[in-house]
Amino acid sequence: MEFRKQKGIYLQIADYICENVLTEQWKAGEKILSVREMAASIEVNPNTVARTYSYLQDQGIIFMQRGIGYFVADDALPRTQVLKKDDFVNEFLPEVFHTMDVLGIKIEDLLDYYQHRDNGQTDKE
Amino acid sequence: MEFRKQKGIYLQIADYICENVLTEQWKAGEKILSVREMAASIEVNPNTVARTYSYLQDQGIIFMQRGIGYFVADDALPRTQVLKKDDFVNEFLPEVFHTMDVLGIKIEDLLDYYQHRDNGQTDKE
Amino acid sequence: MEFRKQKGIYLQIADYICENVLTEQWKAGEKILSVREMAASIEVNPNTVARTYSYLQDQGIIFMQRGIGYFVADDALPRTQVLKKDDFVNEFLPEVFHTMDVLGIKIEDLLDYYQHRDNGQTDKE
Amino acid sequence: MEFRKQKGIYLQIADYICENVLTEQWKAGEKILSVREMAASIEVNPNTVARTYSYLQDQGIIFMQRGIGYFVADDALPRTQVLKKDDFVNEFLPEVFHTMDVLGIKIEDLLDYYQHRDNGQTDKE
DNA sequence: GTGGTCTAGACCACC
DNA sequence: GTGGTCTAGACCACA
Repeated sequence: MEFRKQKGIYLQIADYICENVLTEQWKAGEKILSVREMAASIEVNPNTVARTYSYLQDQGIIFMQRGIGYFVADDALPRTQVLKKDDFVNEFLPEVFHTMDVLGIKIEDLLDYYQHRDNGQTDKE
Repeated sequence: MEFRKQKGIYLQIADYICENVLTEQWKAGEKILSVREMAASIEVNPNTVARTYSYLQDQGIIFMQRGIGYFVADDALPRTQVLKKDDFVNEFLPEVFHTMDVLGIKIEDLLDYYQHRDNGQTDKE
Repeated sequence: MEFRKQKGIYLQIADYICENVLTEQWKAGEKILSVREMAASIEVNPNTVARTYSYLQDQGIIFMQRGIGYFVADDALPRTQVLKKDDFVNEFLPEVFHTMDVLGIKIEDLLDYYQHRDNGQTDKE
Repeated sequence: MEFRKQKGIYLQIADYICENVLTEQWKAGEKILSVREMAASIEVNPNTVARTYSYLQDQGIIFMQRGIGYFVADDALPRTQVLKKDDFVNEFLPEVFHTMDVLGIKIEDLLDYYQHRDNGQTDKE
């Protein structure tokens, strides 16, 4: 049994950045914090942030301009959605469905909860 | 940004026990590990396990026989379902729905995934 | 023969607090001593007081405001009465009746004592 | 606030002896444990037991035969009843009645509990 | 052997 | 500052 288990910190930072992209708080073309600034602001070793940035650059979500800094890529939003949607559907949903089985929650119940949740964004148009 | 944040260890242990009850790997009336055995097996302080057991006893999921040990309660399964269903619906589902919004996943997509998942338990009866 | 036997200290502290609630020396909404203040004032380990407060919070007799402190709950008085009435009837009264038997005191004698005690609140209305 | 507070140990030993007299487990004329035996059996300093015996001898509940030991007095039972009845009525009952007031328990409730307690010794004849 | 309790001290999160 | 949690170690009662 593992307690303090968690995803690598660099992936958590990536999630944090993706969250900002997905919620459009960070938009295409915007400069993001430098490796050192980010590291200082979240109190993490700069190498860890560098790894995050490198990973996100691989994913085409941010890009680097040597000597200038990192920027949100033009198609960061759809790429991030694709990346995270994949995680969500393949890693996360199966767990959710399993939990529902174990707890005896039916898909109809879930629909119910969805339709009656606080922020009624369901049928807005 | 928080990296080390987590539920208390004693609640994680409770979750582990609940999982075993829910999946019926531990059945009503069965003796569970003693406080000290459990503590040794998961490498945690006995006091922490004692707190878990005390919490689960309050919830009516396990019961104690002084000088003998702890046992799975007769109605542990339904009680655990109720307990966890609550968590699931109030803590977990809202997050899921928020993530779906952000990722542009519609409830219909989710239904789709549900109906086409591996173990086709959807409409068996 | 046991000399040092007693209820757990944390329960004795709970009794002390309940007493203050029952006699309305502590009223609904009042802040009570912080865990550390109480611990210092009664010369007990803070963990022990924390356990007492946690227990009383479970009972709905006090409530916590994170970073602020603990307060007497709105319906502390009735809840305390219920809690203690239970103790009185199930734990205490049987002992009293047994003692009366052993001492040859009849229930009528007890009624007599009740009606002639100092503060004649018996039949005031 | 005092926790390990209690009556003097010598009085607790006296209570223990009185209990045995009242329940007629020890009868008039029987020899009781020697000071040293009693002290050893309850793991207490012999001086403490000596004080108890001296106190009970003053009350006429036990008597001593020099070089032989202590014995239960002939009229130990009634004397003990008187002694304890006094305590019960003057020390104990007022507390009980006060507690009942604070808890909102009426004398009629108490009669009820008395008549419905487990061992129906109420109207045996 | 079982669990229950208390202590001392540390660290963390929240306000 | 507040409370929450965990640890290590001790002691007690019950069986």
